[in-house]
Amino acid sequence: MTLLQRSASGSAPASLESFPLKIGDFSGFLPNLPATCHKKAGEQVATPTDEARNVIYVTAGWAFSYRLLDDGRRQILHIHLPGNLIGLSTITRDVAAWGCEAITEFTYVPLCRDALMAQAWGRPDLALRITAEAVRGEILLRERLADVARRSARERVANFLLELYCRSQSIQVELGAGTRISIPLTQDKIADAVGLTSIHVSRTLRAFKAAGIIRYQGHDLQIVDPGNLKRISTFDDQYILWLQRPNFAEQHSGKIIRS
Amino acid sequence: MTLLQRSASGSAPASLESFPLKIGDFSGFLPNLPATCHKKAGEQVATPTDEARNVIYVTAGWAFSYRLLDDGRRQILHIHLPGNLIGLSTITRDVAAWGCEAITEFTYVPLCRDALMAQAWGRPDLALRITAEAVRGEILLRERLADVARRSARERVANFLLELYCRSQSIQVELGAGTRISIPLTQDKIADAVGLTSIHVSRTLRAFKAAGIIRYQGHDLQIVDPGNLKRISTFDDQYILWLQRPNFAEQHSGKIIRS
DNA sequence: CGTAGTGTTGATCAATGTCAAAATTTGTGG
DNA sequence: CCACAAATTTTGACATTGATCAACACTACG
Repeated sequence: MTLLQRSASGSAPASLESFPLKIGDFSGFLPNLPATCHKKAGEQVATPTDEARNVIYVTAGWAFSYRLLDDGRRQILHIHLPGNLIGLSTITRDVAAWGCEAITEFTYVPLCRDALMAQAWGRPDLALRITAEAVRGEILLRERLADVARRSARERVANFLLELYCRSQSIQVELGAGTRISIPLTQDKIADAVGLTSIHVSRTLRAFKAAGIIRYQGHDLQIVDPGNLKRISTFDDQYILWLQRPNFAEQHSGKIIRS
Repeated sequence: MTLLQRSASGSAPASLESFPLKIGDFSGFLPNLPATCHKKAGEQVATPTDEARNVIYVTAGWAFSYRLLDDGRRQILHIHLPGNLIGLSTITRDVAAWGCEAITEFTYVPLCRDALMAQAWGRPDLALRITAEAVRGEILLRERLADVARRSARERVANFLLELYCRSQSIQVELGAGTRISIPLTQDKIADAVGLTSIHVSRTLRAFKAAGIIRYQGHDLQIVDPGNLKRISTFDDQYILWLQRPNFAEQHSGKIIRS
């Protein structure tokens, strides 16, 4: 796999072929995975009080990272799916007191930050891959911010469901076929992600169900009327596409890196 | 300046001294600044419809980047100050339709994305610096998200003022002394940044003024009672510190990069 | 001066939060 | 497989925050 080639002298590769800027999968960089760790659903992967933090590479299961406010309020910042990198912010000094909790049975590889940085130092491909992942985090946050700050509860919930739906589709993990996925989140957590009360989330989902837009039993989400849900959410098609296939190689056709 | 040395063979530098992971200042990487561009207050630096985008290095003045929603609503994503890098998200395929507008007289260096990437390819120091800047963007967004999603109007506005105050302090730009800075933002823009109505921002600021917490005439903000403002905002001291001096070198004392 | 942009004020309204209790689901040990 | 406990979801009544609308005041700048 060309990704693993060490660029000999620090010069840019001849073409993009040798550096597809695909985000969301670092397994190519971790040929011999270090010891995998494991948490049960609900356990903390990292707590807001942790001093030293590792960067975490998700190999299986879901987790979320959150920011705790003084008064106990919680804001969920990211939902992490397999292939994601958690805690890149520790590369610099990280200020926010944030934590990470397993949503499902959760498997991951903790990567020592210093070692990761040392590796990246000698491997521009890895360095840029990390940057791409950091940027991806920012794009997701940007959308969430616009969502929470400027959209109604209906729109937010619709958006959130679609986002998760699309993201989980793009990842090599068993999630059921068709328009049906398992969303192992309590409404409480959905609320903390979109900035609402769990009570209001309940009402909103209920309304969607009543309108025949979704079916949502247990943690099984079925999007019955995707068109309608998209209309409600005012979801950007481009964005959907990107969420489903975050591989930039095709789009830029060789323009990302060129000497 | 050691930062400019090309790491000879892709190996990590011996100590942090040769790689202070200081964010927010790229001038060291741009010894011979390419042509500087210039916009007047209110002009667009980038529009949501732009196809090809440059990464923008801010040399003087303020700007903000925003996300426009379908229905005309606007969410301000970042306030950019001198030393910041705008548009890193274009490193990957950028999906969101966002734009950037000059707040004041605004001077910047447009950096061709491909060229920047090509440079970073051969220079791990630059690559990591870019990553640090991307991460910094994420941290700011994270705080804003928690703010908008979970805090009251009072808290948000207080937070916003303090954040800008701290950020502008850390930057080499003339902003007046003491607890007085110039915030060249209309209340309209403050509103779009913190997810409120300009009317409500007006009321909130008015209340702060009435309580003797701030003075705010024209665009001149004077924090009369910082303690009180901090109490209202529930601002994290760590975060304040970080905003004022985002230089990570000291904190990590040589631990960031080590082979 | 006059005009456009910005800020202020008050009245009213709608969306969402809060509280409390009941209904339902999930998980667990026997 | 059951019974029970705990967690989650749902419902209704009510409170509150911040939005909306509309008018007016102020400011800045040509």
